[in-house]
This record gives sequence, structure tokens and C-alpha cells, in this order.
Amino acid sequence: MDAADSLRQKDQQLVEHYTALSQSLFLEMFGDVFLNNKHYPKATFKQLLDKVQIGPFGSQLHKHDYVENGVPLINPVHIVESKVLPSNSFSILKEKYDSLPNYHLKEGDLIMARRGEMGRCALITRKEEGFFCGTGSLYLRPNNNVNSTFLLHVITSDSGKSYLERNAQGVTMMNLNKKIILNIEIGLPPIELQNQFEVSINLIEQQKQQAQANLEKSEALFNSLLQRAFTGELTANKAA
DNA sequence: GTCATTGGGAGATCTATGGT
DNA sequence: ACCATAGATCTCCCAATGAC
Repeated sequence: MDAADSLRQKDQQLVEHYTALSQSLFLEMFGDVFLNNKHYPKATFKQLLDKVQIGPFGSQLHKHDYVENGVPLINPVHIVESKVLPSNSFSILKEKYDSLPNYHLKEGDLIMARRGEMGRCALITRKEEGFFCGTGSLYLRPNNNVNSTFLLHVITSDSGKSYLERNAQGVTMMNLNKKIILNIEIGLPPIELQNQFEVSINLIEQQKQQAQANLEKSEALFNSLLQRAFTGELTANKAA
């Protein structure tokens, strides 16, 4: 039982380790791009993005347009640790989806929370292609001057989050708008370096997924032992 | 159980753009 | 130039959650 618990904790630490690794890799390679302490040429988001689009709300999308098992809708709650986690209960009808083509997501887009917690952001991969940008979200469509993975890490980094918090609108609730996004200015590393960063991140991600899978297994093992301990299947001797 | 805090929903209102 | 319309933004209100 103790062994199962320590295995579980070790796997947990490994997953956290990989998360920290990608963050420090970013800092190592590019420094703080907002302070631009590596003195790259400056660029505003206006120069790096083809498009910034805020999700539909108000009269465009009503609560009753939400259905189950329709086209997945991405709201800030569905952006967890830079990943998109769609939910079947948050989706819209195909007809509604077709009538609002401006909000369809494409591979390579970045989706982020428009209000509430700053810095929630995820990359749209092939898996999420065609999902729908929800009310509380906005999406960025990067152009050829910037790598999407690099941009994702710019936004989710600590300095990215604090930049957004400093510049967000609203007293009770932080809100972002198009202007705030387009005016963000960073030091832009050469595209080759950004692409190199993406390759490294993908490797780390693979390792992390492996660690995650191990964690799930060890948690399952721990829980089943716990269950058996409760039902009395394990005596004190065996449990120790 | 109650109160405070946070996040989401909604529409009123403002703004930009395109057509006449 | 003016008007219509779509799109963007602000802010109030409400619900859910968590702390005490």
C-alpha cells in the first residue's frame, strides 16, 4: 500500500517536472520576451497575427443555442493547462455553427480566455480543427512570421500572464479586447529558433504523456488497493 | 447556513464599415 | 454624407463555489 502510494507520488512529480522543463526551456532559449533581455527585434502582435476574433455573445449566441453532442464549443473552462478539453454538454447545433462561420477554429490557431483568469491559452491541433470559439474566448490566427507553439508559450508564461493582467480592462472582472491583444509587443527571435523550440517541446510533451499514462496506472493501482483495504480483503499484515 | 468572491450570460450601447 | 447593419465592448445581474 505504501509502495503504491509512493509510486503514485513519484509519477505525479515526474509529470510536474516535465511541465517545469518546458517553461525553463522557453526562458533559457528566449529570456523574457516582454522585457526583451536578449535584444531581439521588436514586433507587435499586429505584425504576427492574421486575425484576432472574439467569440460570439449577446444576440449572436443565446443560452438556448447550447445543445448536447453538437459541434464542440470552447469556453475558458475547456482550456486546461494549455490543452483543449471539449465537453459534450457544451456544444451548438450544426445550423447555428454554419450561420457563424467567423468563429470556426482552424489548426494552428490559438484559443485563449477573454476574461476571468488571464493566460489560459491552448493550441488548436488537427484534433480540434473546426471547433467553435465560445463566448468567453477569443482566438488568434498567427501568420508566417511566428511559430504557434512559440506564441502559446509567450502567452502562458508568467510574464505573459502578468502583462495581460496589467493591461486588461475592467475592475471586477478582467476583460481583454482586440486592441489590447494587437498592441502586445515582444522581442521576436528568428523563426528558425522558434521552430527549433517547437521540436524540443514536442519531445518533452511525448515524455510527459508517457509519464501521465504511468500516473494514471499507479493511481488506479493505489485506488484499487485502497478499495480492497476498506472492504477488508487486505489484512493489516498484507496491507503493510 | 450565510456571506463573499468569482465567473458566465445577456443585452444595451458604441463603433466601424459599406452601400446608396 | 448619411443611414443601415453587423460587430465589438461594457457592465449589470445571477449562479456556483468556497470560506467561515
